[in-house]
Amino acid sequence: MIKLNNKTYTCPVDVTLSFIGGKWKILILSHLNIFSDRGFSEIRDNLPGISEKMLVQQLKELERDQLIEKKVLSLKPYRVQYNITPTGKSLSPLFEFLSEYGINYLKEHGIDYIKDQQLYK
Amino acid sequence: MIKLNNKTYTCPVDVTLSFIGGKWKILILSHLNIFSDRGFSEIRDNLPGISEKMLVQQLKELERDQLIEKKVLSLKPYRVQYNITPTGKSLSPLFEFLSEYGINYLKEHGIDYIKDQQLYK
DNA sequence: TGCCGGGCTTACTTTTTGGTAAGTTATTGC
DNA sequence: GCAATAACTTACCAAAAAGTAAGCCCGGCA
Repeated sequence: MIKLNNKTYTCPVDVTLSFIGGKWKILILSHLNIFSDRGFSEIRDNLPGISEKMLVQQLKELERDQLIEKKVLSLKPYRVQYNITPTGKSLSPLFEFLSEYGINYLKEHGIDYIKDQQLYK
Repeated sequence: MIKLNNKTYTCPVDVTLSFIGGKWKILILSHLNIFSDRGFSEIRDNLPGISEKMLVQQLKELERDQLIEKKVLSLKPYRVQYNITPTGKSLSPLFEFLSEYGINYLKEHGIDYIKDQQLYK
């Protein structure tokens, strides 16, 4: 058992998963890995099925863990921009592996996945 | 949204994660990736913190998804052997990436992770 | 003036996941 | 004969993750 910031992890894999676990984080990162300077709704509209609550939550955690960064463009009409950080980008082999494995699996099960605006490699 | 076996997935990544998501599957696969012909208790004793209920559950799902296979050695005293399948082995780049990323992160935070019987690369 | 879009917040509920602990069958070992 | 071990099963419970739905502030636009 590994202890870090008063949390316990069974192993290093567990540590990594604490950043990118959950249903949406990898999807958000994949998106920001391809597109830069994204607004909240742009991200939302590219993740079919996500709720705004979830998106906000995940974005906050990703920002806290420094995988993405948020720039506030203006306050009066509140406008923001999200971008992936170098740390976030360092995970891209992972996204690619997961995606290709999934595409391959789908192919073997008769589903030909066509990219949704190149969202997922 | 992708539909397969009356489940829905937001994307191929989601599909892949459905096999290896959860707290223990990657750890079990990592273990079986290194050790072969493992009995139930051997696996259990190498996963600090796992409950038997969880282990049984995860092993069943991994078997169902054909990432591992179970051989029944004898029935009267019930004895089994678990092994990783080629499909399971094909995920090993993933395990290695996740583990190395975690080890690296820990190092940057002053924790020098020492391998537990080479369990995790 | 009233509605729409952007970027959220809040409260509440449901679903999923994980944990505890006891019980089961059967064999081996002292 | 008794305890220990292997490989589970079962029931019950708590916590975490995710979903639903409504509301809020602000500015632009017709």
